[in-house]
Amino acid sequence: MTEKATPSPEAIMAWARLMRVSRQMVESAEEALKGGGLPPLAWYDVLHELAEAGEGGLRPFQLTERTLFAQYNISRLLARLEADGLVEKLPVADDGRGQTIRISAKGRETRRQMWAVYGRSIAELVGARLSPDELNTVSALLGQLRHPPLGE
Amino acid sequence: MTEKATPSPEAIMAWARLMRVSRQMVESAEEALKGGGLPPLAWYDVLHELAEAGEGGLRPFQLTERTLFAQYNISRLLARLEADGLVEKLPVADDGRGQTIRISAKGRETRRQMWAVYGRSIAELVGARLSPDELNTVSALLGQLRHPPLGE
DNA sequence: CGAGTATTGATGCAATTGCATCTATGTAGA
DNA sequence: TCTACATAGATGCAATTGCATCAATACTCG
Repeated sequence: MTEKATPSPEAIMAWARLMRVSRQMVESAEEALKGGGLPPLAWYDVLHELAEAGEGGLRPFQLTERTLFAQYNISRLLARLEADGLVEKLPVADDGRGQTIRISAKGRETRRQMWAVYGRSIAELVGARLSPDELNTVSALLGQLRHPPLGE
Repeated sequence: MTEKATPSPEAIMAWARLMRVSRQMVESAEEALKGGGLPPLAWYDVLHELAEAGEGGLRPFQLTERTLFAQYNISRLLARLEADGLVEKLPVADDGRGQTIRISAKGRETRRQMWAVYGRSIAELVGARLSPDELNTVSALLGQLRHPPLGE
């Protein structure tokens, strides 16, 4: 048993920074988008995945896996995206239960507009504050923290 | 103008990791607390600040500053904490508008129980995955990302 | 003092989230 | 085939959040 019930001061500090900084950054980015009259970050995440998926689209459950959103959140988010004409829901040939979600032209355009603002936020909040080397270090270390649930 | 509208690949990667990892960790910790029949993380944050403040307590607006919660969220969170008997609201002598929030004995006890679970999560999610040196590096680098809004 | 403004905290209402559950279709095995 | 179970996605309802605004008290300056 290497498990420790009480975290080290170093762990607590790193955790605290992670919590605080991530919340601040999300807030800043969200604020920037809102300021530009654009949809919230969550929409970007989904549009991004769908844009990468291309014409084939993605099934909702695939979006659930890739984005960390709960199933019911994806379900409702897609409903909103569809209502806004940013995505299309297509029936799926070999599975009567499912559907395939494909991003529309308007969806791509919205994503592009969002990226103009979101990307700038990333550049300012992160890119301008750490050197490329430091950024790589952060990425590598944070990478070691992935995949918490279910065994190593 | 050193401002860049488009973030570097390194910045994008670091951002993506930060977003993903922080969400996962919050989710894990939240799940652990729920599993233990304990209140959500937000309660801990407030109880923690109040416990550190001691008998003097804190004004709600001070909690707003320290926790990154919006003013109306603090207002409602405190109402719930009070309803659960975890904090007390005291009138403030020299400012008729305000109140002082003080943690109760029950509040301290709840905080302690939460820490048993929360601390274990931190130890497992962060402490067990990076060395003390690495943790310090993460803290230092994340520290450079603080305080995004309003001027350097 | 008195008017105008700022600050503290609360709240009505709409939107979103979480939870539990439901419907419908698919799959496996007797 | 028929039954039991698994998976995909939607949804009713309660709790929480965000937004805008409000009431009450404090402060500032003429």
